[in-house]
Amino acid sequence: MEAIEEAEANRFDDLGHCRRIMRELREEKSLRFISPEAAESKRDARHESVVNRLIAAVYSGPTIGDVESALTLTTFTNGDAAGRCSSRSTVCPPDKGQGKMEHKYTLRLKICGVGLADDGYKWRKYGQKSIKNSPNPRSYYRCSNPRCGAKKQVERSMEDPEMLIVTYEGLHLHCTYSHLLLPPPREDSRAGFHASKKLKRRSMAGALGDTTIRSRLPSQPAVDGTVSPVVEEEDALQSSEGLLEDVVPLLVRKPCISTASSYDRRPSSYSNPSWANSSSCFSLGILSTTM
DNA sequence: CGGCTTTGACCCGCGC
DNA sequence: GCGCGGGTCAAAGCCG
Repeated sequence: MEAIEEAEANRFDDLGHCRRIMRELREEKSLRFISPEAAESKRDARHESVVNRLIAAVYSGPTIGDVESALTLTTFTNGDAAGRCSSRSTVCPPDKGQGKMEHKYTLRLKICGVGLADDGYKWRKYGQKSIKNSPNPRSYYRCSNPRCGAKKQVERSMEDPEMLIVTYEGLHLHCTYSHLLLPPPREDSRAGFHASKKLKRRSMAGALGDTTIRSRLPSQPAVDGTVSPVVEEEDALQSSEGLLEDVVPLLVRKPCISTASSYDRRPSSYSNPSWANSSSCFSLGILSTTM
């Protein structure tokens, strides 16, 4: 009961926080357009901070309008995978005039250490395809929920093998599987079970990074020997998110792990090394857009 | 036995 | 019409 009230309180806090940041961002004219290259090169603290705040704001906000407006403010590039995604979306409008809105967006994720991020959902791989002019295959995932049409594609960037290009398509019609499947934070044994299972499967994952397989590893030092606090963020999100947050995966919702986060009070049962030092690993957020 | 990944085959849209 | 390439299907196999 208290957890629910706390989650609701966080939600309203997030809304206000989101709106404040969006106001600030409207004044941040230099961020009206961020190309992938530019974003990657923008290592200076100011832009990184603002971008991270934007993304954090997007996924804390409780309204789809907030999300969409944030996306509108952020994007829109012609970079490699993002460009492909965008151009395809332009050429092939979703649902052929049914008026149904499709959400499709591309993320570029820097692989950190041993793994990648989980986005809070459970994905099932249904295909892998080698792409022309690309040494890396593209993997196709579908949400494990049979009533959910969300899909994602994962491929490595040609320019930077450590960069993953993840294209999400469609909306989740349910809460994250983190809500449904993961054990309560204190039940470390089950978390360990999942982790060992994932680790086992990870060995089969092949060269392509698999965000599901490589996620939710047990507490494990990152490359720099630190343990990422990311899971605390995820736990926190599990308690506060709903359908609106499903628009965008968790990894984008909270890409920037701040030790000053309001979620810090949440207990942590496991650690996700993939987001260690995430502000540097998550080199660029949203590249594509809603349609 | 159920759920998952793998992988070759198939389908379909697009450009020539 | 044809070929190419991307996306999806589905059978087979693996694993707990």
